[in-house]
Amino acid sequence: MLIAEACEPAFRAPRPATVTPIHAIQADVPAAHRRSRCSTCSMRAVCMPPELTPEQLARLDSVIFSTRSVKRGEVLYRTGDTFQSIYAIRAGSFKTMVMHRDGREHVTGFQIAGEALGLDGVCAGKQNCDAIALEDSVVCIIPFAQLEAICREMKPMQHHIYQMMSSEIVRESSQMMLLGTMSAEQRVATFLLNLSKRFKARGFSAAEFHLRMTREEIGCFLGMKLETVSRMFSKFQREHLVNANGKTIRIVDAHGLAQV
Amino acid sequence: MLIAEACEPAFRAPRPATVTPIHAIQADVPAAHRRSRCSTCSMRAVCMPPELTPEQLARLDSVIFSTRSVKRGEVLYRTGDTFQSIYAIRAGSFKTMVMHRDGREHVTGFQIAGEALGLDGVCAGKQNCDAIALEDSVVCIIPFAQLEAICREMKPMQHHIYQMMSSEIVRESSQMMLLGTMSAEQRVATFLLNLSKRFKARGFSAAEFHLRMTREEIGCFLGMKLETVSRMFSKFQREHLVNANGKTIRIVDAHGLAQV
DNA sequence: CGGTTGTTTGAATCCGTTCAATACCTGTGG
DNA sequence: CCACAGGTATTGAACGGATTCAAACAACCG
Repeated sequence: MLIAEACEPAFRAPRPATVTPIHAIQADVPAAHRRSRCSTCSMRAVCMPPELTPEQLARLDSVIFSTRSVKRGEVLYRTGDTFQSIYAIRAGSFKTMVMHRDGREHVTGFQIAGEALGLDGVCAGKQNCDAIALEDSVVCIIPFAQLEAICREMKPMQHHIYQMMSSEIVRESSQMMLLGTMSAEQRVATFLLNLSKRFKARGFSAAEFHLRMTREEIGCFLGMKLETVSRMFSKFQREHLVNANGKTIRIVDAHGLAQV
Repeated sequence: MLIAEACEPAFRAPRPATVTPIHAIQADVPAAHRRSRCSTCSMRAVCMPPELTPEQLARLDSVIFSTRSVKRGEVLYRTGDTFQSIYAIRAGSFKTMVMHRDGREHVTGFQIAGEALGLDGVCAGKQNCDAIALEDSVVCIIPFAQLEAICREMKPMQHHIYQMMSSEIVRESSQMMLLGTMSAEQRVATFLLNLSKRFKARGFSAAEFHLRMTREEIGCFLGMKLETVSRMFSKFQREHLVNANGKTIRIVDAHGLAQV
């Protein structure tokens, strides 16, 4: 379950027919390492190259066979943990954060169902950030060494992984541009529109959604204080661009928001 | 000629004995597509996995055989160009920049000899930024489709490319942290120390070096105005941390600089 | 239901920007 | 070789957007 998110053209799969609600996934099986199958996963179209044969899918199933549940607030992995696997979010959402030696924290991204986690661990052989669940979530565990072996056999899969990593580079470039050049107002607008687009791509409403993160986490992602985030929400409300009460967001005027 | 830069542990090769000055490289051969060899490249230790056999190196030479000269200020590739190759900088240096639709520009990175360019193009099949030479430079041209084929054959090479891409993700994470949480003073200090480290790793002085970019480009990379960059240089000068006159930088007190 | 955590809003402050003036290089042509 | 031009760098003063501090309020959870 892998996805090339930031990078639209790579995201060539049609949206999934239905997204299985988290509680419907093997709810009565114990927490970790439950059986799963790519070949029957409802999210496959979101995160696998479309041109795989049934045999290739079976080969994938032989490697990606376990999942893990992570409760809200729990850590999936921590900076410094030995890198062995990457993760695909099957349900729920996460934040990734890095910490400077002086204790300063920064949120490097929010990931939702269908997106990947842990790609930054390949480089040093250990995780480079903390991944924390924003709500009760389920991830597929993909042992990286075995994924590499598969990529040597299957050209489409190989290319897909390169695309995923490249997409992450592109996503971060955009975020750097946001942090480096935009006003607080523009950052918050961009953030909301980006979330909206990602929800839409997964078959959810682009106009109304629920934020799983706090104002503080948003601020930490956008390089501003939580009070400023709050003020911007209020401002957008006054200008009839967004309807924000608490964590429920309704985008009233997406076009206007884009032109902020 | 490929390197995993941001990510120290992957950077396991010893530093190259000597770095060939740019003018010594085939200076009398016409500008583009000159013969080159990884197997004899003085920078190989910096950018290739160390465990390659002579046969594997020969295989590489069959794919990475052309170089290109880019004069100062010239464009190596532009946003939207069809992606076919990645590039390894053999001599010189570059900046990469992205542009927002409203015309706002942001420098996403500076790359020096031994570092890679173009990894962000894999995702969409076209370049995602402009790469512009900061001085007269030479790059190795690495056709990506053929590199992928090699990676399916050679496990160390495959892993090395994954590491390179992962390193770029990690580098950008650090830059996001810088842009999101640091004061102007800290950003400039971090920038100088990072450059210093990279020069050192290539066998140049860590204490004294020449900036190839303007204050404006530095500012655009660090998310501040050129005047602020200049003020910070002056400040460090007053505090006897750095000696900056024009583009020549001498780091006087690296430890002090790190604690800013 | 009470306590905790998260959110909103206001007022004062501060860091970095903006605007402006001056000085400094670097390369080019007379 | 020198003078000159254009880009580059430095520095000051005023301004403004975001932060800080503070207080009140809302939402959530055990």
